[in-house]
Amino acid sequence: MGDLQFKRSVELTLKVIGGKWKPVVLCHLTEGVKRFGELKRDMPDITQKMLTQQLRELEQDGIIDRKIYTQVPPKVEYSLTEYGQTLRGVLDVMADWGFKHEERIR
Amino acid sequence: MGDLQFKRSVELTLKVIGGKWKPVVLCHLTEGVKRFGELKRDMPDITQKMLTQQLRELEQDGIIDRKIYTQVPPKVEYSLTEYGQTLRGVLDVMADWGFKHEERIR
DNA sequence: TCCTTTAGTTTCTTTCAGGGTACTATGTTA
DNA sequence: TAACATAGTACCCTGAAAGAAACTAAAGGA
Repeated sequence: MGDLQFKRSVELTLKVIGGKWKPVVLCHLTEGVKRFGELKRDMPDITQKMLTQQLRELEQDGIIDRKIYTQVPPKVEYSLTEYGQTLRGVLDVMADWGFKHEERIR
Repeated sequence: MGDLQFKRSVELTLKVIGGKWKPVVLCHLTEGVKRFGELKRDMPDITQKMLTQQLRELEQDGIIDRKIYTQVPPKVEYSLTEYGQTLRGVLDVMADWGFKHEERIR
């Protein structure tokens, strides 16, 4: 892989899973199917707006699935798509490095 | 690894290699030792201020080494530390995923 | 009749990462 | 004696991201 392509690929990955909330959301969704409110409760510091926004972006990138139950009050379930599962490896490697880094700087 | 720890580790990694310029800088430094001006030329769109800033942060994180030659005009060489080399795997996995993702969305 | 619940949307405000430009030091060269 | 080259620093500015808080829909229950 060329150097330029390498750079672009890393940047693209960062666009999909980078930022303040995406990795956290992804992390919680690796546990399984979650409702909106559940995710919100898992992440007390995220605002509803931010959570919705991150979920929409992940959905558009094909990473997560959004299943709406037409009932009142509303019920919406989020889960990783099969494609989203392929991110697991990336997240694992990042977590590994981060964990060792944390030990190093401690 | 606990879920909370996993999340924290991923976030820490992102703090070290995330942002607009860090991955690009890192990518260029995997090619070997580079002078400041060389890096600047490799990245025409980065400002001197930003480049300096990113390099300082990477240095503080122990990822890169800064070698100053006391001569005029100044000469400063940047390179990956041994520790910085351990990021290679992380970047590789990210590049792999990003590459496949790019193919997917094309 | 009004409250509750859930998953949002809307609007306004704040924060901050990043950017532009000018300035600096200093030995060498023309 | 003036310009050049290199690797910065200082200062101010901007736009985009993030956050807070209020608002919404609509069925069911008290």
